[in-house]
This record gives sequence, C-alpha cells and structure tokens, in this order.
Amino acid sequence: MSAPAKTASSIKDVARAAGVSVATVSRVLGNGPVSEALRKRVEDAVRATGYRPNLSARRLRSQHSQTVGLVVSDIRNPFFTAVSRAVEDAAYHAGMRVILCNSDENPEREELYLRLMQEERITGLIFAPTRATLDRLDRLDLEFPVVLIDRNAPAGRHDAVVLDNPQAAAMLVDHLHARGYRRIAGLFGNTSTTGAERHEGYRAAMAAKGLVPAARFIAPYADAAEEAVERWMADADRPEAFVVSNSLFLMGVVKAARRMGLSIPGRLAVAGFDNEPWTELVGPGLTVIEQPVQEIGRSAMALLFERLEQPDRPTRRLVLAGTCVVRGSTGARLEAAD
Amino acid sequence: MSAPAKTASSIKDVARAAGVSVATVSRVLGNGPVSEALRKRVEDAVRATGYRPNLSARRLRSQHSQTVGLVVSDIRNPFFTAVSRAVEDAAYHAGMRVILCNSDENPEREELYLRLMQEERITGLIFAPTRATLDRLDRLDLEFPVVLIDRNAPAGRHDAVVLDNPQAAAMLVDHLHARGYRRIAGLFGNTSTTGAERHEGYRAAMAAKGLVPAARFIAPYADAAEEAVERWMADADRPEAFVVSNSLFLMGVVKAARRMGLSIPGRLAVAGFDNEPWTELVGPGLTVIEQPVQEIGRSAMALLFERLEQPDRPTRRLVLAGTCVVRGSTGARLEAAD
DNA sequence: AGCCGATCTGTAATCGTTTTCAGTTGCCGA
DNA sequence: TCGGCAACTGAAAACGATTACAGATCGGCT
Repeated sequence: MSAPAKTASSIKDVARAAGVSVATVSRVLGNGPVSEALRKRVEDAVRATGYRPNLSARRLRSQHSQTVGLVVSDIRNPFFTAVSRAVEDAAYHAGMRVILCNSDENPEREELYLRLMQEERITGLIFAPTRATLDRLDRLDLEFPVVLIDRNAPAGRHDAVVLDNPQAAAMLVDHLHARGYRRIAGLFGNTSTTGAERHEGYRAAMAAKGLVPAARFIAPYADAAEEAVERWMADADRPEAFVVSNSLFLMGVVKAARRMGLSIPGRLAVAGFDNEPWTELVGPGLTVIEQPVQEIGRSAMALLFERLEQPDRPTRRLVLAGTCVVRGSTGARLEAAD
Repeated sequence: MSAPAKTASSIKDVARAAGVSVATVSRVLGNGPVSEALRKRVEDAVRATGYRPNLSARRLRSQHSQTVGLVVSDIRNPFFTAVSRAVEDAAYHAGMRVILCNSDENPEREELYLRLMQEERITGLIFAPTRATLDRLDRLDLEFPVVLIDRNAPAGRHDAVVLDNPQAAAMLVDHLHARGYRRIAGLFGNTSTTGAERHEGYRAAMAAKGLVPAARFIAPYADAAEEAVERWMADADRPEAFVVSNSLFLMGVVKAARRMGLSIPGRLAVAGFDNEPWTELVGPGLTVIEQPVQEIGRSAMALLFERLEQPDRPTRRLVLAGTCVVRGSTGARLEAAD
C-alpha cells in the first residue's frame, strides 16, 4: 500500500526521477519532439511519482484558462438546469471547465460573480442577466466575450440565444382562441425581460383576435401565482383561461384551481411555458410551450466559440422557435360553463 | 467613453501608476501594513487601471485554490439540483468557488473528472460516486478530503452524509401496511448503492410485518419503471401497492397507471422518494419521503470544513432521517378492490 | 577532414502573485 | 548628537508550468 503523498509532485520531481530537464518533461506531456527513449523514461517517471500537472501554473503561463462561466438566476429553475447540462457537455467535449453561479436575480451577487469571472480570466461567459445588469452591461467592459441566454437586449453589443417569446406567447393565445376561449388572462413575471416579451406577444395576439388583454405582473414564485389566481377568480370578470409565463406559475394556477374546486379545463383552462416531465402528469396534462433547451445550451457555446475565433464579426442574435405541446388543460371550451 | 483594455492590467501596472513597488500594492490588497497616504494612492491606481487580481497567479503562489469540487451523476436529478444549491450557497459564504461535474453514472467520465479535480488542486470534494468508483475510492489516494453524499460505503475512509435509507423505505412499507395494503411491491434502481439500501429497508420491513417481499431492480429511467409496472400489473399476482426508490420511477408508475386505466389509489397505491413540488399536484398527490436536501448540502460542506481544520479526526458519517409526506396516493385500501 | 543541417536537449526567462528579508525612514530618549 | 526601535517600503525569491534560444550530437556530403 502506497503512503499518501504529503504534497503533490511537480514537474521538477518528475524531471529528477527521470534524470532529464523539466523542459523535456513538459515536451513529453505536450507532444513536443522527444526521442523515444527519453519519452519512455519520462512516462515511467510520471507514473511513478503520480504526477498531475498544476492547472493554475499552466494557466498562468499559457494565459488560457480553458474555462467558461455560466451565471444564471437559479439552477433549480428547470430551464437553467437543462441548459447547464447542455453547456457542460459542450464544454466537456471541448476540454473546458464550467464555473456555475446562481445570482438569485440579485444584482449585487451578480456583480460579485462577474468580478470573479474576470479574476478567473475565463474564456467566455454564458449569462442570463437580471434586468438591471442587462441595462449596464455595455458599460462594464468585460474582457471576455459574453453570450446572453434567455434574457436579452433588443440590439445588444453581445451575442444572444433566445426563444421567440412573443411568438410563443401568441401561439398559446391563438390555441386557446381556437378552442373557444375568449376571456384569456395573462400572468407574467415582473423581474425578467422574458416576462415582458411574453406579455408583449400575448397582448398583440389578443388584440389581433379583437380580444381585450388582461395581464398582471407578479413576483416569480408559485405562491404569487396561486394568490393572484384566487383573487382573480373571485372577481366578477373572472377569466376562462390563463396564459402564464413559466412553470412555477403553472403550479400556482393548478394549486389555486384545486383549492377552489375549479375543474381544468371545465371551469378554467391553463397554458404556460416549459415542457417539464411532470406537466404531462398533472390533471389532464398541461398545455405548454416547449423550449429547445438542449439547442439553446449548445448554440450558446457554439456562438461563444465562433466569437473567440473571429472577435470582430458582427454580433449575432439567435432566435429559436418554441413548439406548442397541446394537452388536456386546454380542452375545448364547454358552452355550458359559467 | 473608455476604450476597452486590450489586455488585463497586472499588479505591475498598478505599481507603476501609483509609483510604488508591487509588494506595496499586494499589501494594500491584502490588508498588510501600509501608510494611509500610500494606501490611498494605490487604491486610486487600482481604480484607474481597472485592475483585477489574477486568481491563477494567486493560487499558484499561495497554494490555496479556494475551490470545492462537486461531482454528481446528473444535475437534472432534482435531489442533486437542490443539494448543489445548498453547496453553492455555503461556498459563496465561505468565499469559495464550485466546480460542478456531471458523471452520468459513467465511471470513465468520473475518473476524468477526479483527475481534473487533482489538477485543479481543489480544497475538497463533495462526491456522489458510482458503485464502481466507490469500491476503489480508497485506493485512489486523492490529495484532498472527500465527503460522500447520497451514496456511501458502510464504514469508509471518508466522511459522508446520507439519508437513513433503510428506515425511510421501512416507513413507506409500514404506512402502506397501516392503510391496509398487503401485496406491496418494490422497484429499485440497479446502479446505485441507494437503491440497494432502500431495498434492504423494504425487505426488512416486509418481513417484520410477515409479508413476502417482491422487489425488482431496474435501470434508473422513468421508462423502465413504466414498463416494469405494466408487465407486473398484467401478472396474476399483481401488487396492490408500489414502493419505488426515486422520483423518476414515481413518474413511470403514474404513467403506467394512467395508460392501463388503473385509478390511484383505488386499484394501485404508490409511494416513493423525493418531495418535489409536482408530487403534490399529480393525481391525488403522491406520498413520498422528503429528504432534507438543504441540510444534506450544508452538512456536507460543514464536514468538509471540519476535516480541513482537523485532518486527523476520525471519519464521520452523518445519517439524516427523512420525513414521510402522506398524500392521496396511499389512501386507505378499499376492501372491494380486486 | 571539415562543414552543414537536422534533431534533440537543456538553460533560463516568463506568466502575476505573495512573502521573506533587508533596508530606509523618522522619532524618541539619553 | 547619537543609538535604538518601530513602522513602513522595496528587491528578490519563490510557486509550477511553457517556450525561445542556444548548445550538443551525429550523419552525410564534398
């Protein structure tokens, strides 16, 4: 049984063990030109000493960190969970590492992490910023390329990958309209640009159908949605259907409906965003917009790599379409209802 | 408008701008003894140059990486998602960074990441290993402390935080028994030690009640559970209830029940693990064991820090109890059934 | 024999920090 | 006036790698 090395061995130890210079060891490791005999001696020495290169030293010298940052609001948001997997996979295949940070929609924490990213000298950043940070992003003079995801400025100085939010929201409205619903309410998050974009799509689609939009903006929690629905459904002008801008709200709506004894879709139809596995299982199944999460993560990394190769190419903004997954929660409206 | 710095400024640039030596700059940054006058000059220079310390250099010199590794099978598993948040928060408060890796239950990928951890010279690792790696973990001679989570060797050389899996599984069996169920089947994952432990608890509890255990081991996917249930429920000796060892299987059971038109709990009761938000919303609500995920993450970090302070203190194994959240999916058995 | 070029190897500089050690001040008391 | 001490500051040596440059060896050619 080998005694655990007290301290990691360095390239010098390997050089000494092999009876060569550190340059030779480095060359063996980096595929430089080395004679077969020495190469073998060095490789044996590497095994014998249990040598592992020190990445800090390597990065310092080479000025490449081989690291991408990923800053999102909360990894527990399933959208970001999925995107992070795609990003991590892409990084893995490119031989890079990922540093993951949760900003909690908190600009201070976000700022701290941006500073960290600079200190890490990351190769690039994939970023879902808060509104506040998005506004001052151009003034920040970051030293690495940034690819925005999910949130996004209209015509930014940065590459971006986003869902076509207005169109997606409109799809939901159109679908509900086709199923016979007219009084369609909207619940949107009040912190992100995403909520705003989806609201805009909702508003436009309603107008196009000659319906009156009725939107409320709430904090991004299920509870907030539950409360909003309960209050709203007690009103005289209660809606027949809800379009909501994320899966937390979807939960809130279902909970409220259950508590008030309103059947879905009999008394209340629902449609929302994010095709999570459980949306299929709840009640009659929930109609949702499915985001191409894999592709969003992959494309973000792809844009990042393109930018690294051609730093001066014009900014690109990738707008991906969502797909509407129709389920029971938007079943045809019963004329008898109400 | 300031032109973007072509290259990050180093401590030398600051020193030059402030007209002092680099040592002084370093002391200002690190709260060393510096006169007020110079401190001010340096701080101004730092602002003027937009200086950010280079963490690679700092780590190389100080030999502290201030980084913890987190290697789990898949961040999309909600248990790990939640744990990762707790870990990240703890790290954030301790001024440390987190490197997140997904092993996909793949020993090769796991090995690659363990190597990476060594090259990063991480401060410590929080690790949910595959069975294969768990077995040879002692022979790996890692140079940093490891805290195991979720999976775990009986009496290892490493600290660990785990759920009391046998007891938790037994709680589910006892609960179902109390509700009148007798033919209680079990579905367990065939890759992790967790599945094995939960099976053991299930087996023991069944035996204690004088019931015959009937367990099957399946691949860790919802589809596998769905298929297993469909086949099993077509048998002559079909169970009245299922105990399943994770939330993916829970989904599989619900899907199968729905497809076969079996009402829950009328024709089929279900209980499982992981109190995810949606388990409340599916059907009559699903009875589950809730793991103290926050505490698991926090405790893992706490154990890590203790170990760093006292490298030689005896290994500790924290066993946390789950709580049984009772919902409609295990409603009292109808005598009329069958 | 002498020269050239190809091929390998080693020396030493470098990346950006921290930290030791050795000054350099200025102040105080004698 | 001078020694001594405290308080600060700077020069230089690490940390562990990569790499430009130069030196060594050797075969082949004239």
